[in-house]
Parts: sequence; structure tokens; C-alpha cells
Amino acid sequence: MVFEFPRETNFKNLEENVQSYWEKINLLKKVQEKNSKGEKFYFLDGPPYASGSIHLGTAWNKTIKDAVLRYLTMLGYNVTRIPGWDCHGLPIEVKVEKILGIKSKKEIEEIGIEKFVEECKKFALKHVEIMTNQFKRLGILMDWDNPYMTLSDDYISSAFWTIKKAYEKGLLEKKLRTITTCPRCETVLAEAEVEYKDVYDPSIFVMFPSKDEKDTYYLVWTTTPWTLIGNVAIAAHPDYTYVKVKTERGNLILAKERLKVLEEIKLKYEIVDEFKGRELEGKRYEHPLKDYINVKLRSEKAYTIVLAEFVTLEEGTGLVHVAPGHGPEDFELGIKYGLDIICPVDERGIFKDEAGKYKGLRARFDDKIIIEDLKRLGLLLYATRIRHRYGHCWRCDTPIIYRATEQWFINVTKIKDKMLKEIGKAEWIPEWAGFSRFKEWVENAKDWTISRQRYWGIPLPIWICEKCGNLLVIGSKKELEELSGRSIKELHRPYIDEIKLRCNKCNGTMHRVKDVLDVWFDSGIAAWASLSYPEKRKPFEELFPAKLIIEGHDQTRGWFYSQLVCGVISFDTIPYRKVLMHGFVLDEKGQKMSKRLGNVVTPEEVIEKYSADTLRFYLLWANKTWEDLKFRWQDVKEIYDSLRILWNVCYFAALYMRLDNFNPKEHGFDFNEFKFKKEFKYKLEDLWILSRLNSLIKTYRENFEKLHLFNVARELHKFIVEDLSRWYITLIRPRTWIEEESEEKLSAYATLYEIISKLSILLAPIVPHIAEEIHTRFVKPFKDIESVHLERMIEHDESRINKELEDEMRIVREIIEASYSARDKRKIKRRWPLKEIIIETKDSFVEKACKDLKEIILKQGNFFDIKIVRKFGDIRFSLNEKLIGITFKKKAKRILQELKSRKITKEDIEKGIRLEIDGETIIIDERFFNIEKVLERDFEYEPFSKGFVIIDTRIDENLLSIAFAREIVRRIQYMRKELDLNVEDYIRAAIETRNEKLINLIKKHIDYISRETRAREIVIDKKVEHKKYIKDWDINGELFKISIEKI
RNA sequence: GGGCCCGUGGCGUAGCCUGGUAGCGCGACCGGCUGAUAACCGGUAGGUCGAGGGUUCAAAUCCCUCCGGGCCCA
Repeated sequence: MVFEFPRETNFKNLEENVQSYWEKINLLKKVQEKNSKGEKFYFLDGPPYASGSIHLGTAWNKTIKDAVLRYLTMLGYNVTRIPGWDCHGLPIEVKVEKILGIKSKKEIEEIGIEKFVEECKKFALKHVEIMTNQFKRLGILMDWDNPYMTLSDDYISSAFWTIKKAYEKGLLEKKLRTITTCPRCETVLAEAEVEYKDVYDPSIFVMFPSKDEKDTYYLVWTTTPWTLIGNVAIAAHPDYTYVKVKTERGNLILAKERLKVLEEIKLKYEIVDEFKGRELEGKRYEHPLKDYINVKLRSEKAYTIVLAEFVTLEEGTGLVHVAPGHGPEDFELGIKYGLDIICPVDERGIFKDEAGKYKGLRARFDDKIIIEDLKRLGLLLYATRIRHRYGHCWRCDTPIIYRATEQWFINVTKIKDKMLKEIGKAEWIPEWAGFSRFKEWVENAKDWTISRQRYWGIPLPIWICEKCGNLLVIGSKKELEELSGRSIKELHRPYIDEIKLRCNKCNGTMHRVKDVLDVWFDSGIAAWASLSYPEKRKPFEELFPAKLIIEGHDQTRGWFYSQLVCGVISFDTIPYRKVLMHGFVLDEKGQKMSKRLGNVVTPEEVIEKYSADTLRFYLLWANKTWEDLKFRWQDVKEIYDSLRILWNVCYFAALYMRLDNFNPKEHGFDFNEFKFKKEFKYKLEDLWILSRLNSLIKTYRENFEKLHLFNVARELHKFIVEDLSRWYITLIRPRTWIEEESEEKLSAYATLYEIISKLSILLAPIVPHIAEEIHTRFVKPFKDIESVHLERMIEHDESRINKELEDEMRIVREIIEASYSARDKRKIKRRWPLKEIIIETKDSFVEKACKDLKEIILKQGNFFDIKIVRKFGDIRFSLNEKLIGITFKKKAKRILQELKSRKITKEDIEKGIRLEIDGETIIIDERFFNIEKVLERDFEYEPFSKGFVIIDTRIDENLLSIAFAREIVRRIQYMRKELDLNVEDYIRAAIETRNEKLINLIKKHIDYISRETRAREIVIDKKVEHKKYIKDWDINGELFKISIEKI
């Protein structure tokens, strides 16, 4: 395999082969054994949700993780590589309901909780397997056989422990609260589970009859007619001005500023009274539906006007209908005034007995029946529809309703200050992720409703005595087994529901609270639950807290937060110490990818078309990690192309190294340090690329430390494409063609070898498959090592960095490019040699660069001579009026007037013209002039940043003869290629042309032509005896007949 | 409605922290190479840096307002 490098390769096949090789040698095990004594690095994988398959976002997430972990591994850290899976919760329940063809909790109970839960488990495990394979195909090196899963008993036991901790600290509470409920899922939802979207809802103005005054009504606006049944009061703002107006519908009371609602419906009115809101307090009214409903209120304040600050004048009437059972603000107000908290709706959203005639109807859906009744009673002033934002269930998309229910909470308010302090203990990348965004979210955090009335989740470990109400929180599976005296199949419903405990106070029977935990709680405890703490202590003691987590910015409200809460509950600390936050993958227009828009691109598609390494490199390279990534196929292609360039570079190097039997070992290459022990006779371009390489290693490592992976990828990309392929390889090509042993050739090989072997290591975290392949062909034949991923990360060698040389080369490249441009203007091909290049510059560094790298300029520019001068030819100039305008804005006009009135000379421009404008001195120097060179016809020029490049375009006989010789060489080589000759084959050649002068010219270079084309014999004449393979050629209008044959 | 981020040639981006005549890649067009070759290289055109205002001798960069996109929240 020594320097065997296929010209063509299919990255996809390559990756599959490399992956089976990793399996074969058990790379994961080798990696872990190698670093088993290294410093421990606790990386915590945020568990993806085990449903569906991976998308570009998850691919990006795991790619970042994998790159970082592979890098840390190569530094010698003993890195944890446990992948996680989030397996519980409503999303899976909803999908399983669909599979089973059922729609409600009632149907679940009918088929049995056990069957349902088993289906959920099956579903989760199936998707764990599917996604595992997808991640493996991406080349993510993790311990896929030993993941942590939130559904395991171990994990659940840790959750019990955490809940018990919360209980012991007085943070676990059961409270009556009005919160969001999904009537389809029949469970409460946390704020985080509600998604807002625009919908159309009724908008009605209802007249609430006053009990104090006849034919007088309080005008109330609502968009949720169904909540009227639960109405217990009306709220007014104490400071606003209210009016009583006389209308054909009776006397109406509303806020003065909201009279426009009457104008909008063209109801004529006359103000008969005006007063402050506070004067309304305690006024009584009748429930508009009093005859239909069956609500009995006990509060003294029932059906009266109360005062509230939250009343606004932005919409509605300034009078707000209060239903404490159907709105969080109403609930707070209800507590404040001691109002009745009634909730005539059950968790399915169906009205209960209290709703009287409405019993059995559905909240929201049957709004129109209520509206009809109001209309019939003459209490509906006006009804229309509006479009507004309304909350929906995150999983089933059903509009949510607010209900007052008793739920279990974590009292986050109590620990908020501690949490805010703890944010600062973690390092956030970027900084604003923690200190602006996350902090904002934590500051606004409310108590966390952790109970859910569902089946597939971690059961609440709370038992309550049916007799005395005594409460017991269980802290582990073991504890539960000990207390119940029986072994438990598993810690899921329904098995755990069967466990009854004996009350230690009254000897009554204790039953488990039927709820399960909010699924966000599951992942919140990952930092210790994934290590099975407190069941096992050692891993936890060695590792906790996590050194690093890496997740998307949507996790601000999710995992970053749930971990903070759970960490503070359990250990009084934030359970992670560094956070790298990444963005979202959007389509190329910046729109979210969604099935609805049909713009979804899957990782499989990209791998299929280009390969996993291409995708990985692209994802890391495309933009700053924390910004959203706009996915563009064209950019993926660009990355693919540059990986091919890398491949070609290696192919090129391997080809010649193999032909020349180059062996790095024989030349003293140190395979630990990855460099040659001896110095070769390096040429300047070798020293230059070695300097660039070491600069690259330096920035590579600096950026990896900062986790700025985008800079790592970009620097690598630039080095490979710009420096190595486009410049270095171009420069050394002639050296590789030298036939005999030579120092020049050897030093080029040595340089290339060092670069490619080191690159294989640098590339390993980013494109692990290709890196492995290159390493296999360049390093493994000489070194006893099984994988590039078992190598140690290389360090840069400061003594090899030569900034001055790098700067010189930059200038020289600029000059050569300018000379190409000058050639282009006269349509002179690059193959045609020119006599002289003249560099006009006043910069001494440029002068030095041109002298040092003279050879490169001559060779690459194809010149015979170089001249460096301070001044060449004449100039013509004109004022750059646009620039003066941009620069001096308002003063520009006067400056231009002044300049135009003068006679400006070349000397003026060189020195700079001083102008006095408004007592201010302005210097107009050469920057403000458009300068053109005035040269003799034989010269052409092109400016560069530090001067001008001038070329002498005259072609004399000598140049002409060389040019033609080169043209002939090119043609013969083309023909060699057509005959499919090997690089080392020899030939005989014959050339025929009518032009006698040309024959003589070309004859001068017959040696050169033979050498370049490996021709043992060449004849050239007006008439020759041709060889086997003949071809006609037109070279600059001259006709040639050339023939060759292999010897 | 609020918080955070983003808005630079047709497209994707660098520069913004630490103000000083706007860089790169892709694409387009023109050309070259033919011993890395279904690759590779060069050149050219294209931008009032989302809009408006302010600070400053000087603003893509600092400040304010607005508009558009994303995430999160209400």
C-alpha cells in the first residue's frame, strides 16, 4: 500500500470501507484504552428525542460534538462518549395513538395501559436504533452500544432521587393553579409545550345587566365566549375614566377611551355620566346566562365589579370579564379578592354539571351556542371574528384551554436567585447566549408544573395515604422495593401503580399519585442520571459536573434550563461548566425547513450525493456556529470540490513518491513528532509552505480551544486549496519531473510528505474518513498504528514560522497575477516567454521580496529577466472627482473648484497639494487622482497594491524559438497522452513543417524538446519519414505534422 | 408586544469588539492549461455594507429609530 493512491475515488464507498474497518478493529475501545489514564473529560450528550429520524439540525449538532471529542481525544483526554436518548413523553404517546388507531385517554384505558406503554417503549427503542445507524453513518464515534436512555430503571431511579431532594428542600408543591390544558391529550401543559399561532376566533361584546340600575349594562369584550360560564366578576381599572352612555340598546358603561367600539358599529350614543373606575368597585351585576347555568358562588364579591391594574385600553371596552378558572391573571385576581375559583370544564374540555344547560358541550367548539343564547336574551351587543395569536398543544396542535386544576410544581421562584448566580459559573460560547439570552429567560421563569396526566413517562414517586392524606416521596427503586416488600418489574406505569404502601402514621393504604413527570424533567437530570447516580457513586464523583455541553439555541428554554433547575435542586449548582450554543439549519432563503414548505433536505440525501465527510466539513465551515445556517447545495458542492482537490494533491504526491521509491523512514522521518530529523536543501517555496503549515497548526489549535470550529474548518480549507494546491504544487511541479536523483526533488518530497502526513492528523476530527484513508496510505506503511484517530494531535513549530517570507510570497503572488493580467490585455499566452518584467515600486519590502523570490517570479511569470525600478515611463492623470466627493462630502465642491483653477504637475501629485479650506488644511495626494501609465507601444502595465508591474511585450527571434519549442513539447505530450503512454516511457518523434525559418529556430532547442518529451530521437525537416502515430497541428497559424511512436 | 441574534455585489460570507478609501468564495462572462486531466489555473464585470437619523475630521464598524428574517417568550 506504499503510496498506492487511486486517481478516482468514490468518497461514499471509501467511508463505508473505513467504517467497517473501525468496526473491525473496534476503534472506540482502542481510543478509550489509549487514554484510560488521561485526564477525565466529562462531555454530556444532550439526548435527542427518539422519534422519527435525524435531520440536518441533529446532524450538525452531532458533527460539532464529534469533531470536538475527536480533537480532545487526540490531545490525550479520557473523554466520555455516552450518547443519550430522550424516550418518554407526549410526542411518542401521540404517535403511538395513531399507530393503534385510537384518539383519547378513554380508549387507552380500554385497551389497557400496559399494552399502550409497551407500544411506546417499542416505538422509542425502534427509533433509537434507526437514529443510531444514521449517526454511525455520519461517522460519529460514540459508545452506541451503551447509551443512556431515560426509560431505563436506573435513570428513572435517579429521577426519583431528584424529586425526593426537591421535596426535602421544600421545593415540591401541590397547588391549585389555572394553567394550560390540552383537551385532546387531556393533560396540563407547561408553558414550554405551548406554541402560538394565528387563528380566527369570535369577538363579542356582551352586555352584563346591572343590578343597581335599571336598563343599564356593563359592556364587556371577550374572544372566548365559553369562559363566560365561569365568570365570577368584572374588572375595571381604578384610574381610568368610565362613562355611562345612553343608546337605543339601553345605557351602557365602558371606558371613555373605548367609546370608539360603539362608533365602529355605528351605534349612536350620548354621554350621561362620567366617573373613575374605582367608583365602580363593588357594583353588582347579573350573570347574563344566570338562568341557564348551575353555578353557586359563595364569595361576597361574586358578580361585582373589582379593580385590577392589568386592564388596558388597547382593545375591548376597559371592562374585563373575570373567570379565575380560565385565566392565570384572573386566577391571581381571584385569590386577591377571595373570589370563587370555579372551573366548570373537565380536562377533556367538556362542561360539567355546574354548566347547567351547557353540560356536555365542548369548550371553544360550541361557542356559537352560547353566542346564540346571548343574542336571544338581547345581551349581545355585537359579534364578529378576529384573527389573533392563540396557544396550541406542541404535539397535537389542538387549541389549548385554561383550567384551574391541582398540579405538582417545582417552586422555581424560591431558587431563582441562586439559579441566576449559577449561570455565571458556566462559560458560554458565545457569551451573549448565557448572559443575555439565557439570563433573560431565567429571570422571567415561573414555577414549573411537573405533573402530567399521562402514561408514558417517569412516574411521580409520590404516595398519598387514602385515610390521613400523609405524603411519602420515594427516592429510588431500592427504597420502593424495601418499603413495599416486593420486587418491581419496572418503574413504569402501570406496574408501579400497583404498588401500595402502608402509611407509617395511620397504617392506612397509600396509593401513588397517578401522574407522570413532564418530559423536560427527564433530560434535566442527565448529568447524574446518565451516570446512574446515586445508585453508583464512583463515576459521578469522578466526573460531575459536565465539562461541556453543545446544543442549539432552542435549548435555552429547554435543556439548558431544565438542567439548571434540576442541578440547583440536587446539588446547588449548575451541572455544566461550558456551553457551546449552535444555530438552526434553514433553507437557502433563510426559511425554516418544513414539510409544509417542501424545502426539507435530509442528511441522507447529502450523504448519498456527496458523502458524510463533505456534509461534516460543510456544516462546520458554512458559518459561525451560533448563527443560523442557510443550507445551500452549491456550497456543499464547493466543499466537495475542495475535498477532491485534497485528494488530487495526495494522488499527485503519491504518484511521484512511488515512482521514485521515496521512503520517509530512510530519510529519518520521526513518526512521533511528524518531522524529519535532518534538514533538506529546502528551496524558498518549501520553507514558505512549511511556514504556512505551522501557522495553520497554530491557528487551528487556538481556534479549537475556543471552540471556534468554523475558523478551524476555514483555515484548513484555505490552506488546502489556496496554498497547497493552487500555489505550492504549481511551483514544485517541474522539480518532480527531474529524472535522476536530485536534492531539489528530494526536498520537495520531504516537504510534501511532512505536510500530507500532518494534514491527515489535522483533518481527522473534521473529516474522519478521508483523514483515515490518507493516513492509511501515507503513514501506516511505515508506522505501527491502526488508525489516525489513535495519533496524538500535532503541535506547531514556532521556529518554522517565517512571517516575513509569508508576506513576501503574498506580494510576489500579487505581482505574478498582475503580470498575467497585463499579458491578458495584449493577448499574450502564458506559455510564451517574455524578455523582461519591470516592477515599479517605492516600497523597500517589495524590492526585497522580488529579489528573494526572483526565481519564482521568473518561472511562474515566464520571464527571462526582472528589473526593479522606482519610476518607469510617464504618467497621465485626472482628478478622481467621485472619491473627492465621497471623502470630503460638502467641502468637495470647493476643493474641486480650487484644484481645477490650478495647473497641476506631476511633481504636485507626488508631493501632495495643500489646500486651505475654511482654515483647514487639506492634502490632496496621489490617491485622489486616476493615474494611468503612458508607455511606449512595446510595454504593457498593470497596477498592484504597492506599485506597477510592467511587461516588455517584444518577442525577438530567440523568444520565438523558445515559444515554438514549448508549443511543440505541448503537442507531443498531448499525443503521448492519447497513446496512453506511461510517464516513464520513451519515444521517437518526427516533425514536419514548410516554414524553413521555423525549422532552424526549433532545431536550436531540440535537446530541450527531447528531454521534456522523453524522446530518444527527433527529426525535424520540410519532409520527414513519419512514425506510427501522426497528427496535424496549427500553431499560431503555422502548419505542422507531428508523429511519434513508443520505443 | 418583549428578549437575543442576523441583514454586506445574483447567491453565501469576512471585516464590526479595538472607526480610517470594502475582502473572499460560488455563480456569470472571457481566456488559458492538457505529465493532478469528467480535474486544474488566470482575467473581467458586479456593492450608496437593509432604511433613516445621530456622534466624529472620518461610520459597514459606535448610538438611536424603523423595516425584513430566525429562535425563544407573551
